[in-house]
Amino acid sequence: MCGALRASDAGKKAVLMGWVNRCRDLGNLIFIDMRDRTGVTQVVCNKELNPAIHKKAGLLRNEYVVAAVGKVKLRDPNTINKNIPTGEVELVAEELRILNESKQPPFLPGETVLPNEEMRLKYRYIDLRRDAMQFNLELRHKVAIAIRSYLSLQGFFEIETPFMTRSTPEGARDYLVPSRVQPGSFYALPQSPQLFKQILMISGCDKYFQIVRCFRDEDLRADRQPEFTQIDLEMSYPQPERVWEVVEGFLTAAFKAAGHEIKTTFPRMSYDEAIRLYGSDKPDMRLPAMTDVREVFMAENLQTLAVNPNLPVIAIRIPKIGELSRKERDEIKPLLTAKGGAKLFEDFKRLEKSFPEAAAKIRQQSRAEAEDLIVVVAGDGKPAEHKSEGGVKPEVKQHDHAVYTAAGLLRVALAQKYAGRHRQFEKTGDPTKDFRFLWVTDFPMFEWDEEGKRWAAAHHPFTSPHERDMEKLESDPGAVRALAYDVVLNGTELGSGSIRIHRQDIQRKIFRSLGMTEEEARSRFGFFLEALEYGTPPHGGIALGLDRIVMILAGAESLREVIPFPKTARAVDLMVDAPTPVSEAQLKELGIRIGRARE
RNA sequence: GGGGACGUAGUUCAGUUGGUUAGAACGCUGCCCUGUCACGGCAGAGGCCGCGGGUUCGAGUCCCGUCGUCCCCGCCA
Repeated sequence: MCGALRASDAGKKAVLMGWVNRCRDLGNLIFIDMRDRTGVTQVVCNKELNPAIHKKAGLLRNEYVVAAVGKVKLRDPNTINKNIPTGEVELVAEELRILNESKQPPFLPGETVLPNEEMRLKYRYIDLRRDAMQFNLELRHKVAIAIRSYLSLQGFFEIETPFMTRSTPEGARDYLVPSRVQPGSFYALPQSPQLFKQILMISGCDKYFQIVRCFRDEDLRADRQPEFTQIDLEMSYPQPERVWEVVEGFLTAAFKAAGHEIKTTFPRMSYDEAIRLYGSDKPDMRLPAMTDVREVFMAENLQTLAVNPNLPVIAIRIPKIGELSRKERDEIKPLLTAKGGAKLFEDFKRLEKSFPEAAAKIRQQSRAEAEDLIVVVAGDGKPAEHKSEGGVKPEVKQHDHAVYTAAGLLRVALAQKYAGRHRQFEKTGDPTKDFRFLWVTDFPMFEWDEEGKRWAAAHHPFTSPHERDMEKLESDPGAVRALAYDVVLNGTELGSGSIRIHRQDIQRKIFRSLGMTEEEARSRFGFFLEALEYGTPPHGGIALGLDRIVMILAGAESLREVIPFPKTARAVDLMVDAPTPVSEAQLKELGIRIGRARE
């Protein structure tokens, strides 16, 4: 292979096949850099030694596919290239064959500047020749293998579940597949194998896992693709801790495969704590927590500042940013996503002038050092609107929540904006600092859906509530905690799981809490409710995003860097040009008529 | 659904206040060159300035629309 030859191979005969990465034609001497996925080797063609070969080498162009046969030669000490692993040797060509020519490619894999993404996606086969992409593909392979073998050794079976399944209107939008045999009926591609894996538990499969594609028809982001890969697993009779242990085990194996020794067990934090301390259910632990500094102000002070005294006052601290200029302080303001009347005091200096004592206490309580940036977020002084929902909705808590999460978003936005200064996001080489894992536990069972004016499942409707909260299901749904947990890494949600409901009566109760009538529940999930009646063992599991894990390991900013054939933000594949309209005949066969195009 | 950035040679970009023939680097073509490795030197080709409309004596530049890519909010049980 092109990356394999070393000084120890000197004198041997070798055959190289690969692409022409670059040619250097010095006249009577031509150097060819040959490339394959393993690396680059220099091939020499000397006119004096072999005029025929030299002549052929002159015909080579970038990205031609060639075979070169010759002797491996140690380079003269002064011509060694320290930049490449094969730099001590070169291949003296005795035979050269052009296996295939290439049109001039729109861009060259060996080039240092990248073309824009549209170009890279359209000519993905050329983009994937780049060593960075080859590295990511290999990384992904290694990580997947490590996880498979770890879980297999732990007694998990990888079991496949259908891609063509049943549409369930809960959750994300489904991708639909029309049925030809049953015109007017549709399969749905799975958003996750959730019900199948639970039924596998009912089937006695005990420990199941699958590295499996999932599909969600929702708007995309840098870290969201319409089809993505989950490491999905489920087991019978576990406590949450048992699931966490398995996840920590395979993540350790995966990170080891990528060259990082991480430490378990991961720290744990309840959802409430995460919101209060980080304003997020996926805290980035590389940055310090926020502090509620409400008490440092006198009631009059809060009034002067037009701040609601009943809401938290949050100090955000970002370390080592240094002094901000006037202009920079102005730039901060738009970063605050106004939520529930959250209000921002970006100018901590001014606060120090008007309320020196309070400011000093804030510094002390948030353990700020001289170079740290402090920003204070508070609730607006205007009396909170009370949109009463029959006394069920916990109004006050909702408003607290809004201030916390607004502060949390600002915290992350500030940290990103000034990442170049505080350098907390840069890799140190120490895995305990570079990879801050966290379990977030005890999620709320329900979320209030403002649009639909109803309670919705925060995780999914098969999640088991805490035993102690069972009686609040009807009286106070907002206070019910679920046996649900997320694994978070550096502020990214890697995976989400729960202990499931295994009793049919409780499952019915949950559907009822979600405002589903008996008939609705039966028509959507009847098969599952029935299965629950035939001796269902307690069970639970989790699913992690493989793409996101590999993305973080690759240090990439987008999932597209670790997916060979990804889609654009509008869910288009630019290489194959999908989706496309289909022929009238195809539609007719499926019994589908396309309505007027959307306005 | 909403907000923002970008779109000029094969590629990455520059293009002043609206003013003559739209530039650079890499790549490409040809010639020269025996130790280069992002080789070097000389010469050359290459443009629907995303698309459509408008303002103007005159538009790459200003305005409106549209298409595409990217980022964010909503959304993603």
